[in-house]
Amino acid sequence: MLPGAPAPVIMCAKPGDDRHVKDVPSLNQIRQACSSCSLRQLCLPYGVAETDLDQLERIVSRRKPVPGGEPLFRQGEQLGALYAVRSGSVKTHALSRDGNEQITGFHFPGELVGLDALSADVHGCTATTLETTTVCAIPFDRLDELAGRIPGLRRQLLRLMSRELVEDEQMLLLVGQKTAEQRLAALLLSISTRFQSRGYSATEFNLSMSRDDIGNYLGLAVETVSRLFTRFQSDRVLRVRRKNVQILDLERLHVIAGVGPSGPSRAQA
Amino acid sequence: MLPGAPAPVIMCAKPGDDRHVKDVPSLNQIRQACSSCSLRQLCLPYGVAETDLDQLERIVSRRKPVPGGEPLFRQGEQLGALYAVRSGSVKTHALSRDGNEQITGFHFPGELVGLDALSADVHGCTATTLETTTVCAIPFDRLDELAGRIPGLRRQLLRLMSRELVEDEQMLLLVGQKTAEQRLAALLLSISTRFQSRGYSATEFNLSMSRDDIGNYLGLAVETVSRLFTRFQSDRVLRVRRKNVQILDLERLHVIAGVGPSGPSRAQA
DNA sequence: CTGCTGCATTGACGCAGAACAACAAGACCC
DNA sequence: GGGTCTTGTTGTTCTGCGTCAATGCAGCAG
Repeated sequence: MLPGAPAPVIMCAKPGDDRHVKDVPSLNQIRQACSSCSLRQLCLPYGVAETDLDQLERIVSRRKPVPGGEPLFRQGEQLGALYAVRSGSVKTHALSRDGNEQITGFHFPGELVGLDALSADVHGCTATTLETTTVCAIPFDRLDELAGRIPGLRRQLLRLMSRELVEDEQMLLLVGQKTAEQRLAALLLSISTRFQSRGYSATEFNLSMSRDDIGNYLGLAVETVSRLFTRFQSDRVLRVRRKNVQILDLERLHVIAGVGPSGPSRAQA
Repeated sequence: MLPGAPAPVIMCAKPGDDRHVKDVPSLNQIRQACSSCSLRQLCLPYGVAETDLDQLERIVSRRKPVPGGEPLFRQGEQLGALYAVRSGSVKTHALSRDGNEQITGFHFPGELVGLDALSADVHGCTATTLETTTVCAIPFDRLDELAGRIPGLRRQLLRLMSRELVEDEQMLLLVGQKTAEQRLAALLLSISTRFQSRGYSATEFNLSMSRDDIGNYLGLAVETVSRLFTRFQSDRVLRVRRKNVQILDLERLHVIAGVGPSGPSRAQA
């Protein structure tokens, strides 16, 4: 996932990364210090008063790194905890009754996974790591209780859920009425922006998901995705080598995503 | 979006357009008795203890009926209140920067509208009545404060948001990988189910939204929607006359929506 | 090295559904 | 009554993208 890292090495969790703790209380659950986490402005702690932060820290536990391809939780399981991605990346995907699978999102450090389980206390999707990933687990019942006492935390939880709503709605627009070209451009821009806000390069990164995943997420066939990468490359918008992507012309990518190649007034897919 | 956008400015309220917004408070804002509302199991009161209900009632106000085609709030406006539909129906729709409009949902009695504004304190979509509609307004800051004190209310608010997440994700599946036929069947079934749970007929109803709205929502051209209605009718699955729809073969509609006419293992759009 | 396996790319072809266009049916107004 | 506007239906044409199929290529085991 990191620029230039061909092997899915553990993504540097920058400061606050204390992988070498000796006094391990438990092997796979380590008390987390949100107050010193580099992701705190993106994650749950944002908006929580300094003085309340230790209460949150007390219920959050960091899990040991999970290898790629493993589930954090499965569709249908009882809701136990929400997960905050610390490093690496996660896809969430749901199987419908007729056997179709749909990827509902890709999740990067600082993002919360599992929010759709709050409606029925059962996970509505499976969360699978796309590479070696570390997460923080936040037991929901304790979070809920805490949200009653800490207004900032309650507000932030609602904000994160609402943000996911907005994102899903943008995806609906994308999948409902944009061309394949526009969809892929929009995805790349979304990833680029999210990486940038986490301190990584906006113009070069490794895609942790497969072409299959991308196609499924965007409602396209794998072959179409592949062809688009090729086209973008020959148009000098991207440089693509396997999972590694360099954005050569960010401006043009924006134009493609927003207006499309067929003129500004086309209003359909 | 960036360059050639013909100034798709966020619409602002026309002067004199807010007659039902201000006006005499006593006339258009009536204290609501959630405890006796027939929609309480669907709406915010669900899960709130009998004894706490009066606190909720104190902040909820019922507005006088809004004629069809009028906005409850507009994209870009500051978040003031959430709205619970009491009767009638509402569509929410968002204008993207490049001028595309996407309907993000249809909302029936008991459903909450405006939740996507919690992420940025600004409405991310416009809510427009599809017919004469009455709503309850719930000032968000007071609701938030109340949610801190009443665990059941907090839980229900989260549940409603999460439910909308799940719905959006199902829509993604629908729009991303189902045929036009499957999409329309799924929409009709969704409406049917929702009507039923509100005590109306599951097999005969009037669609309050136009064919245009349906097409936009499902990611289809109007013409396709129209043709599908015709086809369903000649297949004796529906009887359609303008807005009025009778479901003649609910079973078959389920089959169409779930598996599709082209065999059980097709996995495409 | 060789073969195997899983992903990615490329080509050829066909079809679902979009675009274009004309028309029908209400609804509303003068 | 007869215009005009809006909304829905139907016919025809055209195309973006899905499907099928073959090939390329990296990683891994033996």
